[in-house]
Amino acid sequence: MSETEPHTFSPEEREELRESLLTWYARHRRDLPWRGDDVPAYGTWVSEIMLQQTQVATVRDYYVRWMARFPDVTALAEAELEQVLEQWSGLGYYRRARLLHEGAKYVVEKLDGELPGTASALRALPGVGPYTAGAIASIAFGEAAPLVDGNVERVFARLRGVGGDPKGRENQKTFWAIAAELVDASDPGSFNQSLMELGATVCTPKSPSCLLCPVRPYCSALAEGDVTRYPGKRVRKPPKEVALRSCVVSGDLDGERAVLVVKRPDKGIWAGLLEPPTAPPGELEGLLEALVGRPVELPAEPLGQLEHRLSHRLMTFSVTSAHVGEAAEPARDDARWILERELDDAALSSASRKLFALARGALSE
DNA sequence: AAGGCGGGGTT
DNA sequence: AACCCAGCCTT
Repeated sequence: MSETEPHTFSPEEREELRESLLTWYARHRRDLPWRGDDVPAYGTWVSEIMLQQTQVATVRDYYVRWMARFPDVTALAEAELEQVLEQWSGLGYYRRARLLHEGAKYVVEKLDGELPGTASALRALPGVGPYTAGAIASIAFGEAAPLVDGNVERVFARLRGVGGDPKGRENQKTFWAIAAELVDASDPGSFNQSLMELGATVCTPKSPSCLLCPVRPYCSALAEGDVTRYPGKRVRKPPKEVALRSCVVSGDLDGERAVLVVKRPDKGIWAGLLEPPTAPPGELEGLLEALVGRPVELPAEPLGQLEHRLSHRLMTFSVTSAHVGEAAEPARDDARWILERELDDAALSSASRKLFALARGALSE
């Protein structure tokens, strides 16, 4: 299903749309830590990477902590990957953190610490695609670069009555063409953010507030009557079910309680993060023996089951625990002991955090 | 062109 | 319980 009508506005409509959006944005924009005159281009970069497929409310605190820990591109470039992952822990899509780290090293080593100032040059940075390049270029550098994200897709689909899967090839071309046609040359950063802000706060997926919309006179979907008909449905595969067993292994280290963690491989899900020993059912005993250097006795009954839902996987963990006495150096170099009180600051996925919490809760009762 | 990659807010 | 989020990269 593709739209064939032309998606162009008259010059007068274009100007009225820009004006309406910019005026609305000036009044209704949310106060966010990455908005303000004192935010460096590096801050815009960090925020835009964090905001990929992640909502503003989730990013907020992560951004503030990140900027305190890595205040500039040099600080980030000089950090170890594991420190970077520690700051990203819980935010998801961890490849973003790796690529941001690689990008920082590239900027420091090859670009003398200066972020590129155009969308096309920004594309050279790892993790910076069409959207992010347009966002940084327009917001941090004032380039009249267009941008399309999930919010903008919805706004345009309704404004112009574009049906079908918004991620479809033809629809994407349409949206980017509209964005390029409309982007305001005098204040592209505010204009682009006004579109996203409108999508996030007014032109929402389920119950849009059309009465409050600054561009309602131009909205084709509203004129038709049923705004939520646009955009069309996205097709998604159901998540794959995965069963795993985990064992929280505790031991004594310098008179303190420590737990055994294994670093995940640097590709695939949760790449480079730490986790309690985890394996498919039937393989956990072998893994533990390889890590500890001798067979580990496991309780007959698990402490509990833990479900972890991702968009593409439904994971079920059967959780057990074991105590091994003295914490001897693990036989494998991807494993090590860390003090239990250091777990909060470790580079864990949210799933691993839940696993450790379950074991700690069960043991202290 | 399709699939992998996280986690949580909203409704 | 769906739906979707300031997407990008690999295959």
